[in-house]
Amino acid sequence: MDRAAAVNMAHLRVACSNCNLRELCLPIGLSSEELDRVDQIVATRRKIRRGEVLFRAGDRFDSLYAVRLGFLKSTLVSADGHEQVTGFHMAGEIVGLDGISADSHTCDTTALEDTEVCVIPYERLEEFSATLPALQTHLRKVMSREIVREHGVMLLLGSMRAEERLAAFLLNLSQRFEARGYSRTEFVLRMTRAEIGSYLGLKLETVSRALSHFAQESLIAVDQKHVRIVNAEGLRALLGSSALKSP
Amino acid sequence: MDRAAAVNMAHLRVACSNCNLRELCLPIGLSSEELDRVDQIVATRRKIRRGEVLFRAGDRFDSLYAVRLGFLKSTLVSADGHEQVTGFHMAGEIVGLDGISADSHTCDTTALEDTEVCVIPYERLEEFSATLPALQTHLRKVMSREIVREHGVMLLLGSMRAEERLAAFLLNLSQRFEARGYSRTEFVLRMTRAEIGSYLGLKLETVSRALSHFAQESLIAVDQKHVRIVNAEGLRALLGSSALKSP
DNA sequence: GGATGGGTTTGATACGCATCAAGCTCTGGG
DNA sequence: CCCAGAGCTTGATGCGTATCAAACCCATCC
Repeated sequence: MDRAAAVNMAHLRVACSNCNLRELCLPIGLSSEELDRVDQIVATRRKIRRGEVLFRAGDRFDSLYAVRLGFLKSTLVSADGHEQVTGFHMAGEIVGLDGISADSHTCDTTALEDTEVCVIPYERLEEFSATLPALQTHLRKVMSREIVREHGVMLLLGSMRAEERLAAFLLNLSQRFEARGYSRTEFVLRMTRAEIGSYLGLKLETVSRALSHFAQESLIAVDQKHVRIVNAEGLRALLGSSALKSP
Repeated sequence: MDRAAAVNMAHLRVACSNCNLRELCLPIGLSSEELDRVDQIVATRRKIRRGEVLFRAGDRFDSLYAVRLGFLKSTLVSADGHEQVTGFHMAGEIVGLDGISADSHTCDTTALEDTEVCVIPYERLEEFSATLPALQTHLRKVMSREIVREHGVMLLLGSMRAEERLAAFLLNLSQRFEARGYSRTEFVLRMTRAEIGSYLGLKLETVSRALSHFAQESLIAVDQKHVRIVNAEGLRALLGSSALKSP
């Protein structure tokens, strides 16, 4: 085995115990001994280039994925061909949970930038979790958190006006970036206006107008995909005390 | 102990193994031996009268609940006081999954008619599941199914017009009633128009108008809360091939 | 370097649904 | 039995956002 190959192998060799996301990802709250055992489950990594698909609706479900770096979206396609974005995923998040339900995936998940995920074979996870109750517990928490997140999206889609939705979206991104050690005031939108719109139940023109309006009010500064939050408090104020009425 | 008390005790004595929902509920797919062990987890039942609350957002989470009979709604209240219905629950469904995430509930769950639930203490469930992998697996499936359901609601809220939403809602109810052995063509709406509207991101007037319109088109017959589906195929046709455009 | 196309912005117009309003129908309680 | 109140229906009007359209920006590729 030449050196290049060895380096590649080293790169593919996965170790949760050595991952800077371990405070955020699957092995959260495990002892170091338990961590070693999780390392045995998480066997390999997989790279997905921008635009490529991690899994599609209908694919057989056999693994969960932990995002190591990069950015993905999950989408559903309705009977009439409309594409609905159901979520955006960033480092430390677990994707593929929808597949557990019926052993096949129910949405497409696509990389919005070059992305790397840790592959977590589900059968192996099930075997191990019997003797690793902490992991078991944590997985259920991850799933429950996803349920709670989706409740929030339902509230957003069901009751907020366009600008409230966008403000909530920006604040949510901000908070997630901060949790990952990035700036909470300045970040790059990896998705298009159309994808934001789809997620928020709006058209891309409405998203664009709302962004322009926020910029005009000096709540944010926008330059293409680059966003800087100038007045977070002002954005938050849009949410709660909306004088506007909603559905 | 007099006879009346004995009857009461018998009534409270829970047995999944003897429940007519066992094909639908938590113990799905368990062997009869495993079923006996689940009976040890599910200790008691609880009755909730119409209008009463099973749990509130902020309540400490310590149990899941299996709906034995009756009908409930879960609601979220947004910063500006708007109430959003996030789900309706009927016999055989598990509620309270949102609480696992942070050991406290995140929504209110209220009975829409007199309801009875089986109380499933979560700690006990966790203990037992280590030695009952089938139960473990099933619980994850239940949670995953909830995630998938919510994806569907996001699609509905994000991309459908009012009448499409209502048609999807009626067909969904129809299918769930059928799965429980009730008529799929004739049922009673336990919730108000306002609650339907909240769930679907519409105002109650819009719900009422859409129902009237469906009735006028002979897709359904409505008499107050009583609904009969006359032309299910017609309702389904509203979903897929909508000539209308949407967000 | 110019062409090509995807993504974005901005404006004008249209339409779906919210809003406001009024009257009706049930239900439960005194 | 009638009253009060909650829930529902239906109509008239207006607002918010979709839709249509055109121009612009940027990246990529010949």
